[in-house]
Amino acid sequence: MDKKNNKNESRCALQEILDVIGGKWSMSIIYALFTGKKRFSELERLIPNINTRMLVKELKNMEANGIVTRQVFATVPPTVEYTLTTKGEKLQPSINELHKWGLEFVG
Amino acid sequence: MDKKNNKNESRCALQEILDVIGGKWSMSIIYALFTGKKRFSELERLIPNINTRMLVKELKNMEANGIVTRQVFATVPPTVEYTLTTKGEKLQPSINELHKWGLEFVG
DNA sequence: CGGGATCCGGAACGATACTG
DNA sequence: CAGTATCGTTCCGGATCCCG
Repeated sequence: MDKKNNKNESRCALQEILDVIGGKWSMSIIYALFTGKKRFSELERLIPNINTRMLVKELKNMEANGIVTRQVFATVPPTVEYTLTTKGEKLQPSINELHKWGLEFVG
Repeated sequence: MDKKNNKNESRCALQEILDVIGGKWSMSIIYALFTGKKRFSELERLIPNINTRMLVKELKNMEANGIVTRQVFATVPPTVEYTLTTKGEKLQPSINELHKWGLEFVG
């Protein structure tokens, strides 16, 4: 049932790294969460051109990978907040390096 | 004709970063090339489970993105060597960081 | 507000067979 | 040796509508 964990045990960590940052919107979401917890609609606003389904999908994937925490508040209307876990926060050096590389070579 | 450069000008560097490292085999190839120039067949041996078509495709993509240099020697049988460009080499810090993250959190 | 359900086109990926 | 060509499949991502 857990589609994330039984991918292929012969694969090294590279494949899970890709599963975390390889999605089209993954890095944008992580990047947005570096500045602190965000509501679903905030993320939707912060990330141009993403659509609802994709945001949901990525967030679920990240939750399954232990990158984000989902916190639901039983308010009306409902409130949901997403926060990076420690594991997620520790992606910051990697993403900063990639970002620096991008600035230098892509513009 | 150059399908790589006219992707979408409104996109930021993230998308090209993904184009470079987001492929299933991209990081494996770059990683292999960190230790120096490699022939096509060497890469094929060094990277388990990759198939010819994928290796060709990724290498072409990387060449188009200025990550690797392709050098052909008119020998019989033919010899082709792939080397990281400066742009490609400068991915090392990023990939090392990702690798460290993987070791800590994935195993 | 925060999603779920469904449909769809195209890209990514894989396995072979063939070639200069 | 270093690819090309072809085919088949799976999966990703986008659009849209709906629901509590």
